[in-house]
Amino acid sequence: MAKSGAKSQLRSREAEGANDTRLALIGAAIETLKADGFAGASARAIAGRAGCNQGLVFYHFGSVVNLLLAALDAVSAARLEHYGASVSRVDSISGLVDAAAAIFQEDLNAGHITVLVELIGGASSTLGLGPEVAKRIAPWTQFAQRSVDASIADSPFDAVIPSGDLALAIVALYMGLEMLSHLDGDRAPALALFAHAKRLAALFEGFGGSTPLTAKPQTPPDVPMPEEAP
Amino acid sequence: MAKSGAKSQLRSREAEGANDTRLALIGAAIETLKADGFAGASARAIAGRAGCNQGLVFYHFGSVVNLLLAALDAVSAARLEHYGASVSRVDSISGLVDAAAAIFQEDLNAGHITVLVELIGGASSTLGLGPEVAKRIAPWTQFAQRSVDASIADSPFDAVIPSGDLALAIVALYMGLEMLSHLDGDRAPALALFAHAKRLAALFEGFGGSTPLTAKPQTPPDVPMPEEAP
DNA sequence: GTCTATACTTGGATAGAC
DNA sequence: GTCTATCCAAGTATAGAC
Repeated sequence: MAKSGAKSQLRSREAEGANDTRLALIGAAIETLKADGFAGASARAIAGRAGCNQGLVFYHFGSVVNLLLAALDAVSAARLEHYGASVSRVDSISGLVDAAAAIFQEDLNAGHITVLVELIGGASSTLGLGPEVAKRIAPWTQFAQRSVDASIADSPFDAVIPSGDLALAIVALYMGLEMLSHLDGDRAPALALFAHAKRLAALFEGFGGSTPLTAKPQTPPDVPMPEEAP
Repeated sequence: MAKSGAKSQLRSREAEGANDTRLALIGAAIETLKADGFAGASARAIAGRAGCNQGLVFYHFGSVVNLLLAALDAVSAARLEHYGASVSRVDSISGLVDAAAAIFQEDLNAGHITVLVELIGGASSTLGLGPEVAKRIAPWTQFAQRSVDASIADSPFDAVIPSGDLALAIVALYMGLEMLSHLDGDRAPALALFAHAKRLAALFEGFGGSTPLTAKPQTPPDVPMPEEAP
C-alpha cells in the first residue's frame, strides 16, 4: 500500500487504511502462491506484489507463514461459500456431477486449489504448518461429505462406499487433478473426466430406477442443504 | 562420503568411489525430499545427510535441481519396476485392485510418492522444472493405462470411460491420497478406500459375467506385459 | 501505520589446496 | 574426487525515523 497521501485525522480512516493493507497482502499472498509456489512466496515477493513494504508482513501477521495461512483462510471461505450456493439446489447424482464440473473448471482456471496444494507441500519443510493446514482442509471434506449425503442417500451408491470415504476420495482426486493439470498446462483431460463421471452418474440413476438413463433430471429442490459451517 | 582412507591407485577404484558418492547423494536427496520437502532440500541439507561436502552436489550434478531430478529418476525407475512385477500376473479388475492396494500401502509407508508430489509443488517456483517433472510422470500414467487395458479390455468398463482418462484419474487420486494421508498422518481412511474399490471391482466383474462375484480369479498370465520404457 | 536501514542467517555456486 | 574457504544473493526479522 502506498503512503496515505494527506495525513488522516480520524482513527476510523487509519484503521481503514490498515485493513486495506492487510487485505492487499492477503490477496498478494494468494497470487504469489499461485504464480511462484510455496518456495517463492517470500515476504519480499508478496509485499512487492501488494505494492507495500516488506516489513509490513511482519507487522500485520507476525511471520510469512501466518500470512500464508490467512491467505488459505480467505480462499477457503470464498470457495466454500460459492460451492454451497452451487450445490444447494442439487439432489441427484448427475446434478451433483454437473455442479462439480462447473466448480472444478472455475477452480482450475483461477488456480484456487493451487494455494491449498502448495501449502500442503510446504508443510513438510515448515515446522508446525501441517496441523494448521489440516485444520483448514477439514471443512472441504466435510462439505464434500454433506453434498454426497444429500444427493446419494437413497441410491445404491452408499451401500458400497460410505460417504465419508467417498468424500476423501473426491477431495484427493480434486487436488491430484489440479496438480497434474497445472503441471503440464493441459486442462482438457481433467475436464473430460467429468463428462465420463456424468455418464456414470446417469448409469447409477438408471439402476436406482428413479430417473431415466439418458435424460438429465432437473427436479426442483425439495430438501434444502444444511447451513454452512461458520 | 568420507575421504577414501588409503589413497587408491586404480582408476577403477576411483571411479567406484565417485559413483558411490553420486548414489549417496541421490539417496540423501530422496530422504531429504521426504523429510523436509522441496523447500528444505538444500545442497547443504542433502550433502549433510549423505555425509559429504556441499560442493560435491555441484561437482556431480551441476545444480541442486538436477540432483533432485536424478532422485526422481531413481525413485521412478525403482517403483515402476516393482509395479510391473506386481501387476504382470493380473488380468482381472479385482486382481488389479488387490495389487494396487498392496503397492499403495508400500508407497504410503515409504513415502515414495512424496518425492513426486514435492517436486510438482516446487515446479511452481523453479523456472523450467515443470516440463522436466512432467516428462518423468508420463511413464507412470502410461503404466497405469497399460495395466487398465490389460485387465479391463473385455469388461463393460472401457465402454464408459477410456483407459487413458481412467489412468489419469488413478494417478491423480494416488497423489491426492498421498498428500492428505501425509498431512494428518492418518493412513487408515486412504487404505479403506481400496477395500471399497475391491468390492466395486467384484460388482463389475459380476456384471461382466466372466467371473463370480466373490471368488478372486488367479489365472496364470498368458499375455505378458510390454517392456518398460527406458 | 508505513517506510528506510540494517543485523543476521541461510543457500547457491565457485576457486583452489590436497 | 573431495575438502576448505569464500563470494554473493536472497530471506527473516527488528529498530527507529516519519
